Amino acid sequence: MQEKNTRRSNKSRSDEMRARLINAARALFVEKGYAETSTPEIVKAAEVTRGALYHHFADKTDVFRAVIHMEARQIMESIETYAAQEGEDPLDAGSRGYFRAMAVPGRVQLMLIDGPAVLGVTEMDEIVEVGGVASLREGLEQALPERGSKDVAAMAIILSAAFDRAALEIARGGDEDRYLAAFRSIWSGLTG
Amino acid sequence: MQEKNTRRSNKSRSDEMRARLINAARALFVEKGYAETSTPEIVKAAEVTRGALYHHFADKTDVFRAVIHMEARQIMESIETYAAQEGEDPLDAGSRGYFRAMAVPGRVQLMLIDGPAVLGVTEMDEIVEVGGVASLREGLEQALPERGSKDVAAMAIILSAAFDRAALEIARGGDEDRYLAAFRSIWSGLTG
DNA sequence: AAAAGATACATACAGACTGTATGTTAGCGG
DNA sequence: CCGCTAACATACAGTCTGTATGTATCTTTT
Repeated sequence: MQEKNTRRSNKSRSDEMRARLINAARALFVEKGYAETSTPEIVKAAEVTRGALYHHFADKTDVFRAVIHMEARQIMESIETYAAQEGEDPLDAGSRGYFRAMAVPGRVQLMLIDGPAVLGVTEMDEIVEVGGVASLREGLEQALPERGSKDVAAMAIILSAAFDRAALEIARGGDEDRYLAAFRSIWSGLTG
Repeated sequence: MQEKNTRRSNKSRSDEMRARLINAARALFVEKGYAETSTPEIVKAAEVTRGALYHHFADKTDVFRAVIHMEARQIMESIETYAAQEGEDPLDAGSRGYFRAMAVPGRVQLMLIDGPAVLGVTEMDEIVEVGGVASLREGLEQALPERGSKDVAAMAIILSAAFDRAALEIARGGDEDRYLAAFRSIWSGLTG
């Protein structure tokens, strides 16, 4: 009864506040898109004031940036949690893991549609670079040792974009197996 | 000297006004992005008032829509003007024609970055559908007659996304020949 | 060809939003 | 226990969007 629940460390206050704002913002960005979401709406959903938001974030795009970083972390976690099922082909495992990670509601909208427009392609690439095209490039380098590294890098970039688009289509209701099969065809054509 | 140059038909007035607004808007959308461009800026650049803009367009996104439609028409014209050089492989010709069309300054930003965010992927797909994935799907259907049409459609979608990304990289200064080679590898792997 | 109506704008306004400046309260180091 | 700073809250200035309303210029009808 006498818990003095107002007594908390600054760090825990900040962390919780940031989390509240980021979660509220994510939900609204997904529901209405970045442009149609206002900061008054965000703070209302988080049940705080705009002062809190502008204390923790430089501006509205900075809130979006935080949402994207969180999303990117969760995608990486999801992928490495999935890992390969026993006896599954590594390409299939990787593809399915990525599609599954991107199937979380709103993720495609945030990462593939609004992200590039709000933060720019360059920054989005930096954020997802490590888990995204990098692992694909490594796989290609192993499978195609005769190709130059520049050529492999270009191939990884366009294949990564193809994976992104497949994830988008699957999130829209497209048939995952069909896209999986398409990538298997491409891959075996390249390596076979 | 007595030309009464104020005497013009309504249609020509409208057409010229729309063109002025669309051109001014395109330049600003490319320079600053859609979100950072305001309607006061657009009408100032076009040397008219906001009344004219809101007479011809429902809202700001409708101006953007008009810019995108114009851009899509020009892309199709550019592609069919290019056609195939004598003796060039049809895939190379098609790829190069597309890359060249998308190399016009600002085009990648409008069609691949801002377009999907402002108008949505669905509407963008409808706008560019005919010239975009449709021709690619036809080519694939001819090259891979044993595949089902659903599978071919999925393949066309992801390859189209790969072409888009390649166009983006080339517009950023990437090496066109390298991406051309990558698509040749993929294509020969699929059809060979 | 003159009235009647529609079209093509221009101007004025209401509401909302962004970012900043300025307060106030609560933790924290010495 | 005291100055300092972090974590907010409140108030404000400037700008933007979309609409409502006014006016001039065609266009159509009789």
